[in-house]
Amino acid sequence: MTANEVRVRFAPSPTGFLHVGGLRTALFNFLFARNSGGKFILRIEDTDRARYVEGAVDNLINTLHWAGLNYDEGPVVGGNFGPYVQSERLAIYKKHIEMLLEKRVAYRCFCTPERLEAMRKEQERQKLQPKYDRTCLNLSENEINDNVAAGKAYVVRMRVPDNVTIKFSDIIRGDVEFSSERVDDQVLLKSDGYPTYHLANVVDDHLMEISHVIRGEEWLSSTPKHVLLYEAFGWDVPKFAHLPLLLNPDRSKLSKRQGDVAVEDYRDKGYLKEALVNFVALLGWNPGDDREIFSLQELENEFSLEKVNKSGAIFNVEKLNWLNFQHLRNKPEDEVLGMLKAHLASAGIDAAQFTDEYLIQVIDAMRERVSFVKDFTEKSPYFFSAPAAYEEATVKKRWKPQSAEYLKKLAEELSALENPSKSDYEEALHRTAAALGVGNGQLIHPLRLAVSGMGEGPGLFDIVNILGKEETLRRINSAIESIK
RNA sequence: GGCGCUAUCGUCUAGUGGCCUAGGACGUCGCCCUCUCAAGGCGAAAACACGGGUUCGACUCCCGUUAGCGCUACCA
Repeated sequence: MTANEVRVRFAPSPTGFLHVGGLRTALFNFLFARNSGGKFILRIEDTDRARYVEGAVDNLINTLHWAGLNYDEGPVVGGNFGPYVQSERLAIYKKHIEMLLEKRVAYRCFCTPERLEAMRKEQERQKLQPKYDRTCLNLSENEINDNVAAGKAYVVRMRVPDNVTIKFSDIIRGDVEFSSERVDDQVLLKSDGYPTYHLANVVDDHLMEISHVIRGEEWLSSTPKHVLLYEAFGWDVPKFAHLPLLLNPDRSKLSKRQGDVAVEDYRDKGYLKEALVNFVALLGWNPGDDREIFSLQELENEFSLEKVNKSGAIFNVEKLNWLNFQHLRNKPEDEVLGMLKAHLASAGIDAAQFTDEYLIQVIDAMRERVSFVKDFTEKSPYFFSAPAAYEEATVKKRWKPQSAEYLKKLAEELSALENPSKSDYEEALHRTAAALGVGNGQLIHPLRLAVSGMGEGPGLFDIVNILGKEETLRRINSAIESIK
């Protein structure tokens, strides 16, 4: 391994979409690389032909880019250690399997899946640990050659040493040890010529000079197999860091059917990449102080594996929502404007009918009331079209028998205004109320209902000012006619 | 079942033997502000799983129990 250069990889298998747990694993790798001036590598682990999903690799790459986790080496961008897709590295694995066979630390196994299945069932029945019984370890050289010559299908298994203790140190969990007695003679090369995860992973991590293996805790139990393999090859063992798992609300491993797990599900629901990244970073890591809001850049500066904790974390959507609110609020106006226009288009609203100036006023008015861009149309549809209906509960609460009459009077006052400002509207309303001899509320609430169709939202005079005099008058008249 | 990992408010977490009357954040509740809803401010309820040690002193160290999770495939 060269010098002390940090090289880490995210190694997903393309079985569908990027899982939020995968996003966090990728993020931690990315942050660690950036923080230590190292390289972040993407490697595709597509050694299971049965699980291959068309388009999954592109999807994975797109999603990673969406999140801002650009890799230094990997598919498409290339690098000096390619190819970065395991199905394109079959010859490499074959060569390394030959090495292991030669050293007699691996052996061919001709047992059929049916026999193995029966064996496991029997072991289970006897309450024994399911483990390959090494039938094929005892085959003679001649028997093996005959079988191969006869074209019998075989796998290659690792010959796990008897009765040794396998120790390794994990950056997050400290020293861990396993007895080799508990380690199965793992299949390394499948009968279809593809390597299993264990072989491909170790060979590639070595060849790609990976310095730190940062992955989910579900891999902790198979790490002894990997350590054994490194030793069998005579290679240095990389440093390991096994991340705590992301959990469902019931504390099981985060999975589909208990909510959304695909990053794109969240993207499509309107979550900002900044919020999702911030949220997922805080699941299992924190800087040790009270800060909650982080940009990717800040995370890069602050991240360290030493501060990653050991226990699983529940994916709690409410905090994510809050973070989305925070990040949306912190976004520059023109960026929100762009997102709002895109949202209007996808909501079937012609954005061209509104000037940028108008939309920016809407954004200013709604900023503190929206967590998602879609909230602009859901919480304040009245900025985009006149109310088609009036909230029943609000009518009941705010519309009095005299309201129509009051609003008529207010309309007269308003129409006399010339090029009114926000405070002009306010003063006009106060004048009208005084003339009528009623409190301002007698006009404010019905007016809000008239212009917005609902009972809540930004300050009334902000709404009226944004809508403009003509539109406000039109809406007052409609309300007088429609609300009984 | 076996092996491994883990264990602080409902949730995310701070805490590395005395600073802890256990801090922050989300959420919840109350008050203030107020034309409504938010935002904001103030405040409240809310946790060291249990039992043994070690120590002058344990949330912090050790052991055990319990619980949860992970792994236990020719899947990753």
